[in-house]
Amino acid sequence: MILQLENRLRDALRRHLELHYPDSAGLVIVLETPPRPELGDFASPLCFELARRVRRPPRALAQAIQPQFVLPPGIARVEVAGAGYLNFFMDRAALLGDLGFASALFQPGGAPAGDPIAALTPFVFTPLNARYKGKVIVEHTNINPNKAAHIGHLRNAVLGDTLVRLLRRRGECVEVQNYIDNTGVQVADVAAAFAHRDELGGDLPAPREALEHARQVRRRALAAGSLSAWPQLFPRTPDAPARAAHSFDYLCWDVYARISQYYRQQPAAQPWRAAALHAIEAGQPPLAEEAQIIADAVVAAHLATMARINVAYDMLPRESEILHLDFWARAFALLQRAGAIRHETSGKNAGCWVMERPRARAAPAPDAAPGDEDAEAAKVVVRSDGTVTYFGKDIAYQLWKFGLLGLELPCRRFQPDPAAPAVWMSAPKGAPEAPRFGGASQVFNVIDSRQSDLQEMVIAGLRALGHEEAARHSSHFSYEMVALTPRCAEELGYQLTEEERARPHIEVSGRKGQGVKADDLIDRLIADALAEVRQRHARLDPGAQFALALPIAVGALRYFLLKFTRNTVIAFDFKEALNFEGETGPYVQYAAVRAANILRKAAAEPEPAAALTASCGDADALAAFAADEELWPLIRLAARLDAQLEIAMEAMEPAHMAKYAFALAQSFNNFYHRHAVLGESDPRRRRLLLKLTALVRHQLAAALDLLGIETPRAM
RNA sequence: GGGCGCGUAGCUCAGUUGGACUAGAGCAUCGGCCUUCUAAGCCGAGGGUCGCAGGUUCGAAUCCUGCCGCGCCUGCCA
Repeated sequence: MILQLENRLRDALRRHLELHYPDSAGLVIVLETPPRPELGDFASPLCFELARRVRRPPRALAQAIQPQFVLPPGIARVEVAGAGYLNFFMDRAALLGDLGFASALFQPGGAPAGDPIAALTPFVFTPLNARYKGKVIVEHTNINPNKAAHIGHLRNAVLGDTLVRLLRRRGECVEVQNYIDNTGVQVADVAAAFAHRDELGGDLPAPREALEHARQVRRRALAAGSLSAWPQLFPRTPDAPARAAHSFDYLCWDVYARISQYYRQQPAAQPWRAAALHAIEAGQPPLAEEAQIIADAVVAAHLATMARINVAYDMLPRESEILHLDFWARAFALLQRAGAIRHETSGKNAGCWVMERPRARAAPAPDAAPGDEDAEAAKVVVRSDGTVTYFGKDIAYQLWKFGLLGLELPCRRFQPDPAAPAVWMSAPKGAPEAPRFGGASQVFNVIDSRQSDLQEMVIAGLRALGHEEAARHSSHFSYEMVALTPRCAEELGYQLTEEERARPHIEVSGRKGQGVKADDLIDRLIADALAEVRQRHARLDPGAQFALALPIAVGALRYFLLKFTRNTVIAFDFKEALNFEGETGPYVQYAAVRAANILRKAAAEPEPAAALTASCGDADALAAFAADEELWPLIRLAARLDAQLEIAMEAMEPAHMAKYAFALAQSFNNFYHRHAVLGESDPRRRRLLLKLTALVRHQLAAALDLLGIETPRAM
């Protein structure tokens, strides 16, 4: 709503400048929100920039423009302020009219017996235009399928999922992919650990049985369609919401830490890894089969974890298919033919295929050892033993995402949890009904900033192959890692040195089994939320209490991960992550619930029908309402959702949307304490206050939905 | 050594892409507000040389240069 108005205003300003100031060509017209409401609804500092070009004082320019400017529809007046600002005031009554303030609170037929919120007259907003021509692929999560997900993976998944939601809201056609590295070292290590379980020591919990359990899990997952007969894989009950702590991914967490430690202590065992990798690549039984069992079972666990926090995927491309269906072979041929890679015959990388870095780096350090120059200058694509690196596979994958490989990725259903929707997973032989994946015109890779070097190289690879267009439409959606505060690390039992204790954060190590497991954190959040719900809703049955606690826990978690801007390292701390007060998800949810409560109460009044399904206001009532300076900032902020979405997309920063949701909740809470909506004696004003409450509830719920957060029915 | 990022209130962070008096939130601290549409809330107070030094500009937390401190990357791991 506001976005269209802003665009009209920008166009009008641009036309004015073109007409009167030829020197203004190319000037970007910035619109901002003035610091105080009495200064108007939009401010443009364009006269400051214009002043430089035409060499006249900014204020004089503003005063010259002000009387001549032809106001676009929706803008009531323009004023000159400060040293040369142009401040614009909306036609408030017109905005209220466009927002539907004159229409009835409830649709004809009135509030039903069920949820009255569903019977509210909907607000109609202009749909936003997609920016990209074709399909947009977002790749996120991408967890090694060899152990349970941890807090860092949650940041990735929540950021990626929120990006998807923002894109979809703007009308983009989005395909969500979660890449599964099922043939890498990490899976090989766990497979090797199971194979050598006797040497590893006896206190690992029943690996033999666990592997058998995993085998069952996998069989079920792959046999989608006949699932209902099976017990649920990861049972959840109101009082024990936790996924069983002995689930397979948790076991693998310990197994992986164990074998990593064993490798450090017994270097003689290192060949296990190479043997496992080789067996997986060659498809040799039994290790190759066991590795796939492990990987698929852990993927099933990851999907279950992510489903808990409202994260879902369209498809899971597996590395095994990238390799076995000749994706890599095709990419390698293309790279060779284009001369993008070369075979090293000497130096550090002798025997490898390498790719040159896009820009020649500065001369190596004077103290650098001979050969370091090569390391700086080139990246290995194929090792001297002929195996392809992660980097090489990534190039192949990226080419396929853009449809530049000329190969299709066959898929079949994968559905470990009958309650969750099926997801497509790549397979050697696909199902005929599988949709065609890949072939996007825009790609976002959600990967933490530690991999920016690699991502730059992948994009350079596209360029080297002549795919300039694809390179320009490849985005590394980068973010900083999640680390632990030293205090939190010690709380989890890590021994820290004095030096480490003074650090801002401690990086976690999966190999050492460090880190906060995602499900543990979610369980703690649910337990805390449940305690709060019990205090307030003691008479509800446990199932209903859980139904309230779950979205609150998820809201707290997702908001916590989204409120930091992407390039801020999150130093994780339980105290902050488990907080439900202040700038948190539950704060925003609480405001939305309060608004809904007012509306429910209004619907339940003895004689609502006539009043609540009647028109909310004539022109006079609307004008009087619009002139209320105390209400206007809330109305304006609530109407701004689409403009805020655009700001968030412009900066590719989901945190901006989170901040907006919080600001709106804050503004509404303030309103809530100042105005007793249901106690308003003037019936016309009361109806409009109810309408405003409905608008705010709608926008809060919409903003939360963009963040992947549900609005609970009560709090 | 090089690349990327960060340094803003006691703590954790925003700061609309160079602008408006008085640099904003949350947490923590202190003081008020529940017979009222739920206090997971509201109102108020204290607390800042925006790392340091120069520069550009009518105007700088924001841009440039140089320092200082911190993190990540710089693997024939992924």
